[in-house]
Amino acid sequence: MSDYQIFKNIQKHISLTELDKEHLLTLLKVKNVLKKEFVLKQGQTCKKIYFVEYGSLRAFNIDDEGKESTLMFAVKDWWITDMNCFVNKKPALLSIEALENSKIIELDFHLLEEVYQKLPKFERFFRILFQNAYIREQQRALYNISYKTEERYWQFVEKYPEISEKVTQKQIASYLGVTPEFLSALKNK
Amino acid sequence: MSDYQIFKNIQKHISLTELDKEHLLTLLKVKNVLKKEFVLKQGQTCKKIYFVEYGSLRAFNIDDEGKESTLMFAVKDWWITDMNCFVNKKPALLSIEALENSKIIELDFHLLEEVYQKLPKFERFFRILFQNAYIREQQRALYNISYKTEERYWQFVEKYPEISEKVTQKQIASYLGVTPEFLSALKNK
DNA sequence: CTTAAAAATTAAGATAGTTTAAGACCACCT
DNA sequence: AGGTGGTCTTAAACTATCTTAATTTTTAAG
Repeated sequence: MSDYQIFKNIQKHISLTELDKEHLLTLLKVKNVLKKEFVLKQGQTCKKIYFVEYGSLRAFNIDDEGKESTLMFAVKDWWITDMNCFVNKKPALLSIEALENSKIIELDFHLLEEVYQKLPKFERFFRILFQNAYIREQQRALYNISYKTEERYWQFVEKYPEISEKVTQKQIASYLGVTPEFLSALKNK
Repeated sequence: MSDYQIFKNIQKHISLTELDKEHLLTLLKVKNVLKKEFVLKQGQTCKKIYFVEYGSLRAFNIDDEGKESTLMFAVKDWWITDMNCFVNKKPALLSIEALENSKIIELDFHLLEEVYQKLPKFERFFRILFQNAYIREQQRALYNISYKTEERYWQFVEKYPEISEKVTQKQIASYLGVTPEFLSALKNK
């Protein structure tokens, strides 16, 4: 029951008593989603942040011309949401779909605010979580502007080997911001 | 004395007593830097996070071939550092230089950890700060992979008009990840 | 097992972006 | 006041990436 992955994840940065865990369990919603099922759809308001117990999700945007851009993948032990939507109540730019049958845990925005009040150490936990997320995105921004696609592809494969194996090449292309045709040509030269 | 911009910045998200401010003042280091002066140099260890009281800074990387990439600009009321270096003690990928004579405030990593202990509401402040930084970078990542350079240029000008006026076109080009020649051609068509 | 749909590959012609080089302009130094 | 160096512009030749479209391969559903 309380050997959820999410507790291990939280305890990487703060410690939890059995009481904390019990309290949390009343606030979290565990959900099974099927492959191709949508957890969030572009345009909606996103009231929840998601944690992947097992399986994998993908967050992506589709623009007016139908072009798909993958913003991030989330595998086991990762958090994911459309942050601007979650925090600032903007319509979601992102859709989030399951890449395989997955077990996820939802945490509602208002319940999270409650958690911050009742268990202030969660401010610390999410401070560290967002700090790390910021570091990753800062690095990604630097790589995006300073390296060429070919280098970025190999860096991605090296950095996220499990993801590279799990997702299609088309999805990796849309994460890199190039066409699948171009990525295919890159690889096979 | 205590009408520093940094206090206004902090009070956007948490409230500060006079005592808090006094305590903080003992930990912060106010510094004047001259135009072109370096606040941080690539390769060093970066032990501090910086806040801009007035003036402007630029964080950039120079790769092996000498190509310069601007990761971010910081104007009045902004925080800036090489986060991966600051948090994880990695050698700085970034240099940070003053674009004009500026007044900045330094906060040392270890003192910040102390602040978290003594004034836990600062966990909240930095949680919100990093949360917002993450949102910005997430958006930037999406724009980088989904829009073309021309659109990104005009979005940048629209989103950061003060910065666009203050910095050179060459620096904007290096923020967008294109050559100054190409940006010049884009604008004048 | 079969078949339809999606993914991956290949290739040709178009567009986006780089490189190099030269000249104009402007700020700054002494 | 003149010289120096950085920025901006323009252009030509080159490389990276896109678009389209046809072909093959893989995947998933009945």
